[in-house]
Amino acid sequence: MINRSDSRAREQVLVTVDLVIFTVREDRLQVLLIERGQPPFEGRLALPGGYIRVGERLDAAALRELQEETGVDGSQLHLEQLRTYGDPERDPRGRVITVAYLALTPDMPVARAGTDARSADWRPVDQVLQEEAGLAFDHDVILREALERARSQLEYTTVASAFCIEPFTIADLRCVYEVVWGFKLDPSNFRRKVTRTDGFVEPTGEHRVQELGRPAALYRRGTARLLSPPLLRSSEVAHSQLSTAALR
Amino acid sequence: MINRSDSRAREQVLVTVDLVIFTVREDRLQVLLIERGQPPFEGRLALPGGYIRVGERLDAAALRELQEETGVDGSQLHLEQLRTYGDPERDPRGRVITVAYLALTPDMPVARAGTDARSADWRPVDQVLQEEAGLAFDHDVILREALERARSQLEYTTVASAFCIEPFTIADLRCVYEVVWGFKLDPSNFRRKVTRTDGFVEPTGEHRVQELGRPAALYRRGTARLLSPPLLRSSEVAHSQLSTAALR
DNA sequence: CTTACTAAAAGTCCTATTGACCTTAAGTCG
DNA sequence: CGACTTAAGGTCAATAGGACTTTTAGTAAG
Repeated sequence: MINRSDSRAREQVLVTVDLVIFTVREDRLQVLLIERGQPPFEGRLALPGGYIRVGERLDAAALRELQEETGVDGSQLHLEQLRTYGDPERDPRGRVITVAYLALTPDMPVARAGTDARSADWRPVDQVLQEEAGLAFDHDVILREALERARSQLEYTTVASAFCIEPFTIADLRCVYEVVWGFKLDPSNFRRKVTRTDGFVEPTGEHRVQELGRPAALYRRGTARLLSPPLLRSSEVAHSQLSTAALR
Repeated sequence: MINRSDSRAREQVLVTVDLVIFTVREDRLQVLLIERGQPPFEGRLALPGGYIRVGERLDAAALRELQEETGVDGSQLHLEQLRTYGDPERDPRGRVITVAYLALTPDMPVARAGTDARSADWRPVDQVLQEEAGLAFDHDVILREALERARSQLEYTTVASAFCIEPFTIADLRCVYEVVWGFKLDPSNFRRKVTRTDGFVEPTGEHRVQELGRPAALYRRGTARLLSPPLLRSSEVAHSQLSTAALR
């Protein structure tokens, strides 16, 4: 029941949890990456993550890593399991499989309150994916799949509001969609969709005066989790493409 | 770096792959289950699955188990990773996490060509989920999530055709939707949707004469994988509920 | 041969959604 | 005050889809 030489033997493996933590900063979709301080892939960028500990649940490990890396409070964010990656060659040190999680957080004031000494930093997703030297391990693939999942989630669920700090405006929310999807939406039609979908957002009654234009009504997250009918990407044909367009 | 007593230590775990294999038989959604021949959960029903072997990829392990259990050829089916379950108490023998896969196959002539001696058999999903004595391990939860995933996949993708043996009729395909979703659809509107969606099905030109009614045109699977716009459950309001309705 | 019956296939009608576009409201700045 | 900007709200037409009807093409019974 131990490994080596018998190909039919069970394999003892180490399990890690890796996090794709997205936020919308400076009107771009950004992902939290660390620079690896030791081999393998020393000096390369990687997704934050770590080994699961004895007796620890997967979700708990993901939440722990998230807090170590960002110091966020668990309530304000969206966390879901993405997929498990287990190719034998993905880690040169041996058989390590990783359970990837997708986290969506608002643009936190604390960027990297890492208990961890490793330097964690936000980087624009489109830029990371275009870079010649990719991420460590199979993290490029994970990041790509996370991006696709996030884009898809915005179609069918209300998670986009997880990127917003309450209270927020309809324009704030629209900006999330535009940044994640990589193209502009019609402001008027977007408002209609959001406000007429029960439980997507609820008005606070307050308004926010901004530098330019009419003051915008403020909202908080509603109770609905699913969008039906969905808000499809195919619809809302692009007014103008954003930089992220280069990815697809 | 070994386990016990230090809660911050990494845990060496065993990894299994468990399969939720769905098919549509006798106008019901059925799942392939095995009866466990040894502890733990001896005599209880469980999802087919097994340990990953040294150097084996997750997908390869899933495919291998699938073939051991059903003897299907890999080409005719749909296989996707569902989710990973890793609660520390899920297996009384120790730390074992499982990567669950969802497989959709047509009603195979060979029901259980198991190389494996264990008795595998098709059982109606609704019946299994209603039974007092549940499945072994956390397989009830996995089965429930697999069912929800399958239902959702039918909305957004063309995988329903993976349940059909080519060539098939529009009614065959509609039957898949009705059985998986648990309610009747309007035959006319369903045909319109399927035939007007590019790449969902393509006509063979042949017809199948049946006992009753006008002969039906035959189709094979199209090249499209995604349905846009989707075919939502919320729409197509139920004509009459089927037995599966009890689940929701 | 004719009629009844069934299911397939095709068409009609109406409503809801939504993309494109326009108008008005409410603030700032010069 | 007028120019400008964004929010908010409305109109219009195209489309998708639910409910329903009609026609087609087969089988089985009389």
